[in-house]
Amino acid sequence: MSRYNFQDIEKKWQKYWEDNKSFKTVINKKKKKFYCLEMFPYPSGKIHMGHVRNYTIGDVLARYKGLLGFNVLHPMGWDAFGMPAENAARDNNLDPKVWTNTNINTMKNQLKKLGLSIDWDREISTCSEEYYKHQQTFFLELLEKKLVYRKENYVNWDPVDQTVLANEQVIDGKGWRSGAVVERKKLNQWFFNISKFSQELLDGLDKLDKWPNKVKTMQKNWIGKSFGCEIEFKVKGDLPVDNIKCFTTRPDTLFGFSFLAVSVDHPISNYFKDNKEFLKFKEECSKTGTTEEAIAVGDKIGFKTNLEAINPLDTSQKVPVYFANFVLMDYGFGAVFGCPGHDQRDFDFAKKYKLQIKTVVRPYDKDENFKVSNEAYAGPGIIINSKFLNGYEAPTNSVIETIKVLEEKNLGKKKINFRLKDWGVSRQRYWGCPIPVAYDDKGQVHAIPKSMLPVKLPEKINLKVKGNPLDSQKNWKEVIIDGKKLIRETDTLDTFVCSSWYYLRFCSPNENNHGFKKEDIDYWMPVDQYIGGVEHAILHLLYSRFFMRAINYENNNFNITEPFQSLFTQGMVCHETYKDEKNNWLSPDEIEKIDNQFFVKGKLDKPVKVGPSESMSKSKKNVIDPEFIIKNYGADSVRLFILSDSPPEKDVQWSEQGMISSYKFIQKLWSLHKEIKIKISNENKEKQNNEIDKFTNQIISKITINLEKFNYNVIIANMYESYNFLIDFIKKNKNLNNLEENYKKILVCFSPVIPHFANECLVDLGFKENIDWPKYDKKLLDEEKVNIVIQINGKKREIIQIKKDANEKEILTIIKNNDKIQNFIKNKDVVKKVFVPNKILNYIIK
RNA sequence: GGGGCGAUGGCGGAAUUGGUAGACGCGUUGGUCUUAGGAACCAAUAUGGCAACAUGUGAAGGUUCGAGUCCUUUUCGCCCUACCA
Repeated sequence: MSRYNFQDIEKKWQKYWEDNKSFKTVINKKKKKFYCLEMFPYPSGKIHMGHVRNYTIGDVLARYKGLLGFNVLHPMGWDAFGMPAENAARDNNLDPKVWTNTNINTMKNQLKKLGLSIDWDREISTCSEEYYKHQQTFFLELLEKKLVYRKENYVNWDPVDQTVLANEQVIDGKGWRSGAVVERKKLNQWFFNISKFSQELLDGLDKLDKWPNKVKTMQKNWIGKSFGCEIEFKVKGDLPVDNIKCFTTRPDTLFGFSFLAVSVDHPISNYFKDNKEFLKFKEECSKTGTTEEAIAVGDKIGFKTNLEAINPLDTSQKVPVYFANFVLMDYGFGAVFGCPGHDQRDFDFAKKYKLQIKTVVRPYDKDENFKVSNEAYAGPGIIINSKFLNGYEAPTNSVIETIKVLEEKNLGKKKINFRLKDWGVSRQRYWGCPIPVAYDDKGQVHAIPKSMLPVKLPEKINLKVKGNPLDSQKNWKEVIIDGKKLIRETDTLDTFVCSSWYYLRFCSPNENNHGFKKEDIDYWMPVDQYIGGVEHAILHLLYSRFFMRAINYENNNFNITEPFQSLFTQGMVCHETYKDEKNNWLSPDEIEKIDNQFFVKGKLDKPVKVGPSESMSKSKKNVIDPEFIIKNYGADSVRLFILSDSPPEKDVQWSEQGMISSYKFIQKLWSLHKEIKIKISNENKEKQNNEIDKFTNQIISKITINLEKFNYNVIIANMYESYNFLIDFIKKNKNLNNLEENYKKILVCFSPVIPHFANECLVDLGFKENIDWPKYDKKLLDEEKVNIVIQINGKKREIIQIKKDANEKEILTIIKNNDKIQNFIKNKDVVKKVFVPNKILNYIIK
């Protein structure tokens, strides 16, 4: 029998889809739309297994929705600006544009080989002028709306990448890409006023009921709303400072006040610019770093000033003012009031500097003599030792009451504080979207007129200069606007700006005058299903949510605020890791397994250390190249395998064995197909066997439900079940007249996962009509006969088969003749019988 | 420190949401056929036991006729986040 030739067949179908533009979509108001979007890739060179998994999941959904009759928008594009291109170009004397476009071509071909149902006519690339000119327009619009502004600010400076990073891009004090320890630098930067929408972005989360809670929680924490009040502490001492403002969530512990601490970057530090001791202290603080360990073990250290702060609720109390390493300038006002009794950090600090520790809250189970001793008490309780606050429940009523009193006396006011900071978007790099502004000799900002957009990146430039290559482009920098000579902004936009609106562009990819057309957005948006990695839980997803609000702000472009209605975050693809004796990483094809032992390939004297399975990464060499796999096993086999072993939201372990078995399954399906075809073509069809009707109905129902629930691994099991049933069925039966229609329905169910194979088989059977997703009949799902479990005291003892909806009496008649059950109940008192129709009959005996 | 998720055979994982635990695949074992097989096919496969049967979803308790599923306590593992005032 001829083997299934996946090379030819997959090529044939891919060509067919391309030639016929099978996945081209246009607005059709008679049909319900479905916008299926996977996070677009960065064109790094080749696709990796993570892409294969991501896009297979999306493709299964897109194809399924298409078969259901939806008008499916399933586009693909390229997140094409960014540093890897610039670095690669610099190191190899290339043009970043050429490098990027070469990669795009390679990866596009690879994606096509996966058989994805993409509308390639909508392909976009963020580094193209057609894309970024609209982005520049948005920037200017936001500038007009005052949602973009420029300020001098401390920034996170990545010394390796020579650029500024957003707060979100600093992980453990290191650059998210380079891993270099981030430095602090003061620079003029452009900011998006994302914090203006803090509350809205928080509230919006509640409506996203089809987002994973995990992601919503992460965003919630990132936005970090806290309720409290700001208090102005009067200060006295040798400096011209009258007061210091603090934010606190626990004003109710004010009577436990024993010091005031400010950040080393607090404005009052200006008075210590020449103080050597202070500078030494500041240096010390920066050394402590922000790594996990440093924070956990990190000592609380302080630098005492000669200032004294006065307790607003008890003006007779004066406490020292310190600079302290644990106070951050960019949260609240960069100053905290210390209450050692009820805050662990303050407690540690007070111990170290021998400051007073007052107890002002007692736990419910302790009396008024309760004293904080070994650690701070931060739990709930009753206020004590606090004059008018005594007896209030803390931290609920007590906080409200304190704020009321402070407001009455004009000493403070209620405040809601957010942790979310404005989004710094300036990057000192070449390969990004130019910021469309220029400056006059006084440093005033001038928007580039819209008629002069896009501000194009200069070509053929020297990337080897230190710092931003655009800075050294004299000709490019100079621009004349309204007869005035101005100097262009040389910073480019963070690439996260590009990905904040690409989903809108997909709706109108060829619209020349605007980023998108209202008509298109009204039809296609929001994205019905967004699929991607959880690593974008905060950055990209929060920025996109902000961007929708920003372009709607003040001129309601459309009434959609949330871009992604439903979000699915898929797990990573993992593989075992290998190291040789010298601890060098080895790739899977450099090793060989003999009798359960691993060796360097061809070298039995060189054992290999097998490490844990980790997500595939080039640095650990535990990667499998999708191109190689597709070439050897075919796209359908890879799609099948990548879905089969784990639920899509969890990590999956790559296994050569599993890959091979998926390949074999396709081969087995092919020989099954050949056999079925022979049976079908046999002319002497007589009878009907409704066993297959029932099975088909059941499996359609299972696969449909599992598709809806993203249980894609179970769908693969359902496919195996179908195979097992059919192979068994055709062995037992000869010429049936209902085999063909049932088999075709099953093939349609297979088609989202293995589209080339399923289409080939359907056409092989002469299928010409439009393919629709098969319907199932709920009534047919119920068997005429059901299994009833007979339990004795809740334990399964026997299973009997009986017609559906049989009543208790009918079952008892059968049991009467069942020796096993009779043995159990004879000579026993049957205390009770629990009967659940079509399920169980439980005897409770004594 | 804070938050979240999870724990089911040798392994990956199913389980209609309180009603036959272990679907499906991998692996393993035995067999058939083959020059051979790392191919194909057939059979077995939670554990103990010849068997009837007993035990069994991290551990302990509880609710219930009945618990992988609900409640309480607890252990372990993973992920995120962090001097956030």
